[in-house]
Amino acid sequence: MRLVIARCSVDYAGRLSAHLPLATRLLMVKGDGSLLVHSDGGSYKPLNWMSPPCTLAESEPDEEQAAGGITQVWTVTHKKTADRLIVKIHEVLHDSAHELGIDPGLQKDGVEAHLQQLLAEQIERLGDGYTLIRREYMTAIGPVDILATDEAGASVAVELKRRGDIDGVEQLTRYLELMNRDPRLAPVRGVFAAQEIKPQARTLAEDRGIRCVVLDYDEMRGVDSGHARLF
Amino acid sequence: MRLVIARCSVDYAGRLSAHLPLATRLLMVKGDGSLLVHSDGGSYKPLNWMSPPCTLAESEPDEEQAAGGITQVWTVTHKKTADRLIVKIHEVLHDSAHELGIDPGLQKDGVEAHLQQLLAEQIERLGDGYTLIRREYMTAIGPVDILATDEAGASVAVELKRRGDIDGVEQLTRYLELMNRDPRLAPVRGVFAAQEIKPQARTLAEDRGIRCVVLDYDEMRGVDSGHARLF
DNA sequence: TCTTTTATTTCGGTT
DNA sequence: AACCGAAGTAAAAGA
Repeated sequence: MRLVIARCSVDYAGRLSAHLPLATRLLMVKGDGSLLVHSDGGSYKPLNWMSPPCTLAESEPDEEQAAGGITQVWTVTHKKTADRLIVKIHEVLHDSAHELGIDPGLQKDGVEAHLQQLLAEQIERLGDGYTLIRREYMTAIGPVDILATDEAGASVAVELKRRGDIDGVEQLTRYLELMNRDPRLAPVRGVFAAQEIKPQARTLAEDRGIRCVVLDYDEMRGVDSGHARLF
Repeated sequence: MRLVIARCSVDYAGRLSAHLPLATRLLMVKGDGSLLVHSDGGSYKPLNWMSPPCTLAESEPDEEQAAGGITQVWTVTHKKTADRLIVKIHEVLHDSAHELGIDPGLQKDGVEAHLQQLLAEQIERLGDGYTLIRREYMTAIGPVDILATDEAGASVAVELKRRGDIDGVEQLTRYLELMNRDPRLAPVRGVFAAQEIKPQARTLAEDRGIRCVVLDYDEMRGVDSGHARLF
């Protein structure tokens, strides 16, 4: 990511045409070549931008532009549409580049993690007499989301998903196979818990003796009183 | 505007619906205290953000957090909704501040401006014998979008909108009232022209003797051949 | 086929 | 009237 603070004017031609008069702004060039033009206020939305896939070309100003105080011209062209963003730079006040790497940023992880936290707090949703042993119980092939015991004290491994798909059942199956080889744990039964369970996944799970539990996320959130609510 | 590149994780307090795992990101602190968290890819939309009005507080990590590698904690609190964004910073790779000043803002030469231009060129869409007098005809309370004369030579004030709402009818009514006091112009009739006119607006307009005209933007564009098209 | 993302959207709610 | 952000949207893109 490259960050440039510059006095510039910007023109956009595409779905509509728009113009930004000369002012000092932040130009954010992302790794994929996309460009965001931000001011020091307003909303999270840039003043103007070009979405990927696009290419940025830097060029020298022509004589007329140079006479007008323009020191460089950026032309950002969209690869599929004819959209174009033209940045006329008068003065560069800051210019730095940074390696950020790819972002794991998934909102899904948030919901899944929250579901895990909620189910750990409300483990009785799996059945009366259930007790939480541990979240993220580590095995040789990865962490089991939740390990619990049922009313008889037998181990139960819980695989948690937002959307219960076949992949999740396979994953849980692998954990169960491994854990059932450990005499300190065996016998371990499986519970496949999700907000929504696909019919194919349910069929496969039940065929393997894995119980399916559909979780009501909103209801679980409503019950949750572990910490002060903001709303 | 302050720009920080940091390895950080981000959480909403209360609802974990948006958790961002540890990664290197751009933290953009705008002059109004609002915060934008950007990754090096994706859309123009930040991964997460807090809109103004809000305040940013920097604090030291507690012992547990420090043991986990957190060097500082930013808490961004919304002033009205109690929304909270918590940024746990592990490592700061860049930190710079810049004075940008206020931005003059985006000039959209979008649909409304284009509609005005097109209607000026195709003024006969209002009726046979219509003649354009002037675009942006200035009055004491602001410019009338289009001033024309009808087949009988009487003045017609046109208010142009993309979406014809009640506000637009009120605006035109004020113009008409003012212009009809001017003996050089009076009598002036009104035309409310828009791509789409809401029923309430139409009712109000017709009740006041203002004619409503729905414009077909695409059709008008098709006729237009004044300059090269992008699509 | 189905799921996720974007839109320089469109809309309503709020200064 | 302007601004902002969500979206019983919608359409395109991606997997």
